Amino acid sequence: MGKVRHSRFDCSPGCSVEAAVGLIDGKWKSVVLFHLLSGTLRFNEIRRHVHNVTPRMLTNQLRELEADGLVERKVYAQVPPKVEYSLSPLGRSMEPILLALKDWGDTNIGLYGKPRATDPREVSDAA
Amino acid sequence: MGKVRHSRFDCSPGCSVEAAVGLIDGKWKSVVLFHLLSGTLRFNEIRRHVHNVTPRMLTNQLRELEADGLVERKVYAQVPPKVEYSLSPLGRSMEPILLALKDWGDTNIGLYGKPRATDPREVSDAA
DNA sequence: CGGGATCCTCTACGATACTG
DNA sequence: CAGTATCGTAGAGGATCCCG
Repeated sequence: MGKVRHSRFDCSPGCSVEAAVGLIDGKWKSVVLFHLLSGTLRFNEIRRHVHNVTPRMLTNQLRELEADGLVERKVYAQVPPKVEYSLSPLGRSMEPILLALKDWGDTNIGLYGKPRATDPREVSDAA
Repeated sequence: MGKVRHSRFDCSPGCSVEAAVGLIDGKWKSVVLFHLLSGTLRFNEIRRHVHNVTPRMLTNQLRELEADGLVERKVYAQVPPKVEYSLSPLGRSMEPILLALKDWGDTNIGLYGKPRATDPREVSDAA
């Protein structure tokens, strides 16, 4: 999301919605969070799960998730390095959202393709 | 979200999640959808609800929502113009997601502030 | 293994002005 | 009222190389 850090909290009820979305609107964030629902993962494990994400971006997204308090990062002082990522309680609290998203996606996309097939140029002159 | 149009559907289970997020990741989309949950709204009504959105952006977001099949646009051939926006059945099917988002936001942000100071430029004009 | 540093591109977002 | 047209910007996202 370029500018999509939904960070304005001066709006009406939609505010909460925007704020919540703002935490998962990174290109890979939702997927990362979703995979972390299953348990702790190491950096390269996430990489393999997500597919096509570059190290830089994954680090970036993980750092933001960490800064948002959704993900916890545990570094083992070893060599070779070992870093584990897991959901914080706050991150775990997003499970309903993640599941709702997956549920919707499974129903509306997995079955018959993505919705973005409609024609924008549609004028209803009824009534 | 610069590049956050999550449009790749070639990933594993996270795929559905990403796809669903991709439909609401526009800066104003989630808020617009949320407000449309309450019923049909006219262009400037949405503008007033959302606050701070420019006509251009609102049009843009509405057009994408329409193209994604989430929102329906009804134009009345009158003068002055009258255009009504409402949720399509598909859009309505996102209600659980929207509510989950709002619920999370209300709980985790409304109470004790946002989890992270995302935006440097705070509320300057609304004060 | 798990990143950091650099450089670059692209486009979502925004300000402003105008119109049928 | 409900947009459209232009122009400009930031910064999210990406490619590549390197490091402890």
